[in-house]
Amino acid sequence: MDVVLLRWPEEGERLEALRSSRIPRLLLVGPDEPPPHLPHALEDWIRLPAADRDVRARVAALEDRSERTSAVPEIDDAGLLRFRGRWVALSPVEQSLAGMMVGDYGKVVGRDSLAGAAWPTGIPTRNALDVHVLRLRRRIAPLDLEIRTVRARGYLLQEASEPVPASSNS
Amino acid sequence: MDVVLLRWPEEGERLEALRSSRIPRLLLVGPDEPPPHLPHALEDWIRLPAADRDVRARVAALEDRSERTSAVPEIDDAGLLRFRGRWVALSPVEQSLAGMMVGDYGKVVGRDSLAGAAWPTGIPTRNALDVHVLRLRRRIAPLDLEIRTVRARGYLLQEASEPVPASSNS
DNA sequence: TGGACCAGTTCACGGAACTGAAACAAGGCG
DNA sequence: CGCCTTGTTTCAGTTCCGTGAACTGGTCCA
Repeated sequence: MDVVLLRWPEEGERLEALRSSRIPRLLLVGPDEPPPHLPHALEDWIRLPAADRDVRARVAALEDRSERTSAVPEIDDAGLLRFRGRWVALSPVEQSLAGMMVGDYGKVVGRDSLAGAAWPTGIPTRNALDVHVLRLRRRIAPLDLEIRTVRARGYLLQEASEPVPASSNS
Repeated sequence: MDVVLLRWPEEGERLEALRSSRIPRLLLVGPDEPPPHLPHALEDWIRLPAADRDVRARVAALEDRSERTSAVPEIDDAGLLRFRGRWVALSPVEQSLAGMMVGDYGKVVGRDSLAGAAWPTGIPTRNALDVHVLRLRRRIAPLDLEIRTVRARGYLLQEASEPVPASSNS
């Protein structure tokens, strides 16, 4: 993920826009501006004028941090789906489905694999899987995860393309 | 948690020592030194000479980050539950429950574990645990702690997602 | 082109299981 | 007595999960 450089405070609105994305950013603060208050881990700032190597060092650090926080979701021992510090509880069926999809995160998982994981003795209704996928979709939305349909092949779990309007949890 | 200021690279060994602790630190880098590579979230650096307000801003940011990443509640010798400078007194049963949850802070604790801790000889009624969890919830709310239910699995103690309107204590 | 068909989405419903919350009673202790 | 702690009962509310059904949009073929 590339780091965005922007001038502060001139490009304040641009910063706001970036905050809703997961793009790390480095603020170039003019010589007489007050230092900004940046609570976010993917933000940093540097006072101008600044040496090139200093800017590069901070950019590299941001890239590094961004690398390490772009983790894959995981299901902990209690059955909670965790992603980027937030979590949701899953029902047993959802846990089976999510477990399969997390194992193949970013890849297509066949409907039969999912059905086999959730109902080893056979799927109750044709519709059952779809309904549970729907419920799972809604449950994981607050984590900015989404399930994409690949027609006639299966489902794919990935990071949401457009982040969901916040709801509190953590 | 106070931030430690140290000169880089002169105080390199001191930095190593601090890294094994959870104390945040700010490196003051001499005018001709190369910028350090600091992957850690509780570390930052600034190029000398630096304006006072810039140093203070970075110190404040580190304190902030440290607050949010490393605060864990604890039960002291007197049985008080402490969290971020505030505290509440607990009744004996609540102390058992809270003790178990603090030990697994942020993780799910099974109902049976909790019941075993509070009533080693056997839980009086199915509902007893629920009621005490309810009372414990209300008691710890002023500390901005909350107990989340994980259906059919147990309870999870964490920082409140939406802080409670303040009430004085300390 | 039209229409049958299929895959998938979404909603609503009901029973079962689980949890929250209030209210009450009893006991301990200063 | 007044206050806190604890156990108990009871009722309301929520969640889970299978089910049926309506609806949408794409595919395929005569």
